Amino acid sequence: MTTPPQTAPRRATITDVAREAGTGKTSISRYLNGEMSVLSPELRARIEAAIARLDYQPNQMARGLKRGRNRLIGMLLADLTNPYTVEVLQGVEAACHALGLMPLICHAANEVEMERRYLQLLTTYRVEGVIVNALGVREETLRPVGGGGIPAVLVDRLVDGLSADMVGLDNRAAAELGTRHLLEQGFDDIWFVVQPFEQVSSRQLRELAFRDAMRAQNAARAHTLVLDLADTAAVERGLAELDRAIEAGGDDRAMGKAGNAGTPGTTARVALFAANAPVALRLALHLKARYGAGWQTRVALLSIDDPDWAELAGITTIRQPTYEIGYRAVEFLHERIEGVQSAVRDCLLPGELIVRASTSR
Amino acid sequence: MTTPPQTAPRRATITDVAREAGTGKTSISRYLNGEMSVLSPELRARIEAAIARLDYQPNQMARGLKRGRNRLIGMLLADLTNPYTVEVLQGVEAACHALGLMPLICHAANEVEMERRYLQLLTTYRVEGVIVNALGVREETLRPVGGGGIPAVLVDRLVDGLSADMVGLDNRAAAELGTRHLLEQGFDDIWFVVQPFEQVSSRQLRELAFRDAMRAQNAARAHTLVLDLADTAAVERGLAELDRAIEAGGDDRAMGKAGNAGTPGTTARVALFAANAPVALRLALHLKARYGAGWQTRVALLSIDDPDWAELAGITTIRQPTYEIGYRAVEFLHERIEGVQSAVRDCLLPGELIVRASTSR
DNA sequence: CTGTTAGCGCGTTCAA
DNA sequence: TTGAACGCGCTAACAG
Repeated sequence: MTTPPQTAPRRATITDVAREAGTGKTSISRYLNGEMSVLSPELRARIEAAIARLDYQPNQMARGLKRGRNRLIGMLLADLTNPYTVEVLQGVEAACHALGLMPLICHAANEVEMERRYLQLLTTYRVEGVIVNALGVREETLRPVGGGGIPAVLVDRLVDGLSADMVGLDNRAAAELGTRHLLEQGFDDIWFVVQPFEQVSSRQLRELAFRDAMRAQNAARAHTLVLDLADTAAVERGLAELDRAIEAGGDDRAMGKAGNAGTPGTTARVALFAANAPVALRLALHLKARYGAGWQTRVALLSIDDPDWAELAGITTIRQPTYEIGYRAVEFLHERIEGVQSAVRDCLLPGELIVRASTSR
Repeated sequence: MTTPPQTAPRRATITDVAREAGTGKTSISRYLNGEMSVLSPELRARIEAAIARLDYQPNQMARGLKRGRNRLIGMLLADLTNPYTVEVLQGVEAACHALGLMPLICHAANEVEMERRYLQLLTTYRVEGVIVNALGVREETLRPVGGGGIPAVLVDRLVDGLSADMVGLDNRAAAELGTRHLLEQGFDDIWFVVQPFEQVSSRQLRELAFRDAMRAQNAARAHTLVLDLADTAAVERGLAELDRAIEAGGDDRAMGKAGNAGTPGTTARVALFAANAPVALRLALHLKARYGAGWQTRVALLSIDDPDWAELAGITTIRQPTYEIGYRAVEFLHERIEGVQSAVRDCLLPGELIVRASTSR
C-alpha cells in the first residue's frame, strides 16, 4: 500500500481554523493557549472540531515571532564521539521535555571554527539561551551570548573571562579520589595522561589536583603526559615514553606489592591515570597491542569517565553524574531565561569510583 | 574581568538598520539576499557600515515565516547511545553544512512515544524535511510527513507502507559476507543474535539473509536468538542458552579446526553473529565474565557495526559506511525539498569486513 | 464571553 | 535604482 505522491496541501493556518469554526482568530488563539475559562463550551467544541478536521498545528515560528520567545535553546557540543557528551545530552533532553523547551543540538566535532559558526547560527535563530560545552570558544565569541546577551550555562568547562553559571564534575575531588585509590593500591609511579589543555578548564583542574594529591602524600613520582590524539606521530612518541616507564618499573604487579613507595632507585609500580574516556581508549588499545590480552594485570589503568566498554576492558573508572549534569544545566538556563538575576552559580557534582581488575590485586 | 550584567539590549531589526543607514527596509533586505547588482555602491557601503555598527543579524524565524522555508530539517534518531547513530550524524552535519541546512536533532532514546511527540514537534516548527531513523513509527504517524506532506528520507530502516527514499547498509550482502567468513573459518554452528525485530526492517533483513546464506552452504546449524536488551531476565535466559551451545561445542577452537561441518552428532565449532553493536557489547561482556580475559580464543564473535572498542575486544566486525549514509540521506532530502519528483530511491551501501582475533585462528 | 485591530521582523510586489 | 505598502501566521491590547 503506497502513499500517493499527491501535491502537498498547504498546512492549515489559524485563519483557516477560524473560518472553519465560524469565529475569529482570537478565539482560536485563546483556545491554543489554554485560556479555556474564557470560552463558552459550545464555541470550544466547535473549535476542537475544526482543528481536528483540518489537522491544524500552530506554527511555532509565527508564535515565536510575535511573542519574542520561541522555546528554543542552543546546545553546543564539542564532541559527540565522547560518550560523556551523549550521556549529558540525555539529561538535557529530559529536562527540556519537562520544561517545554526544544534543544537545538550543534555538534562542533572538535573544530573551533565550527563552534563559532554554530554560535552565530543559534543567535540567528534567536534561541532563548545556550548551553555550552565547547573546545575553544573564547570570551569574545561568547560575549554577545553570555554577557548582556542571551543567557548561557557552561558544562564541564569554563570560558575564561566569562561569568556564567556552570555545572560539571567536581574535578578536584575526582582527581584526588583516583589518585588516592592508586596510592592505596600500592602504585607509586603514576602517570597522568591528558589531551592538550587548550582552553579546557576541566583538563587543567584535573591535572592540577592530581599533582597536589601526589604531593600531599609525599609520593614523589608523579608525571604528566600530554597526548594530542589527533596527532598520530606525537601519540606514538608519548606511548613509547610510557612503555619505557612501565618496563623499567615492576615486572609484575603482584610482585611489587610490598614495593617501597617513593624511594628513588628502586623498582616502582606504575599506574596510568587517564583524564577522560578518549584518552583511556587510546591507552587501552596500545596496552593491549603491546602486552597482550591480559594487560590489565600488567599495568594499572584508571580513567575519569565510565564508557560502556570499561567493564569489558576491566579498567577502573570514576563515573561522572552525566545525566544530572545535563539536567541541572537546563534547569539553570531555564531560571536565567525566566529572569533570575542571582549571582553566578557553580554546580560541582561528585564522581563515583568504580574499581575493576586493572587496579585491584 | 567580568562581563557586567547589564540588561539585554534588544537585538537590532531590519528597521533599525534601515534607519541607521538612512534608507528603507527594502534595500537592506536586498543587500542581505545578495542582490548587489541593484544597489548603488554608495548605498551598499552605508548599509554595510550600519550592519556592522549595530551588529545586526537577520532573524531566521521572520525570514522563514515570510518565505515559507526556514532551512530547518528534522533528524529523528532512535538511539544516540549506539555509535552507529553518532557516526551517521556526522555525515548528516557535514552535508547540512554544505547545503545550508540546519538539522534539528531529536533523540527518541528508543521510546516510541517520544518518536511520535518529536515528529509532531518538528511539524510544528515547519521543518522542510525529515530524516527518520526510528524504532516504531508506523505509516500513520509519518503520513502527514512522508505522503503528501513534507519530504522524508529513511535511514537504516523502512517504515512499512510508506514509500520514501531510503539509505542504509546493504543488509543482505553484509549478512552474507559475515556468514561466509565464519563458515570459511570453519565454524559450523552459528548463532545469529538480534534485538526484537519490532518494526526494524534492517534487523529482519539481516536475519533473513543469514539464514539464506547458511542454507545455501548446506550448513545445517543455524540458530537465531532474540535478545531484548531492556529485559534483564530475558537476557540471562538467552545467554544461558548460548552457554549451553558453546560448551557442548568444541572445547577449544584450535582443536576443532578440522571439524566435520554440519554433520550432526559431532562436536561443532560455535560462532556468534551479533546483528549490531549494542548486542555485540552485551555478548562480549558476558563472554568475558564467563570465559575470562581470553574469551576471544574460546568463542568466535562477529558483529555488524564497528564501534571503537571492537579493536580492544578483538572482535571481527562489518563496518558500515556510516558517514556516507548520513551524507547521502541529506542529499536525497535536499533534492526532494527542491522539488525532485523521481520515483522512490533506495541507496544500499556495502559494508566492509574487518577481521580480528575472535574469528581468526 | 467574543471579535476587531495593530503589529512581531521580514520579503515582495508595485510605483516612483 | 529606490522605497512604501501589504501580508506571512500569530498574539495582545482594546473594545463590545
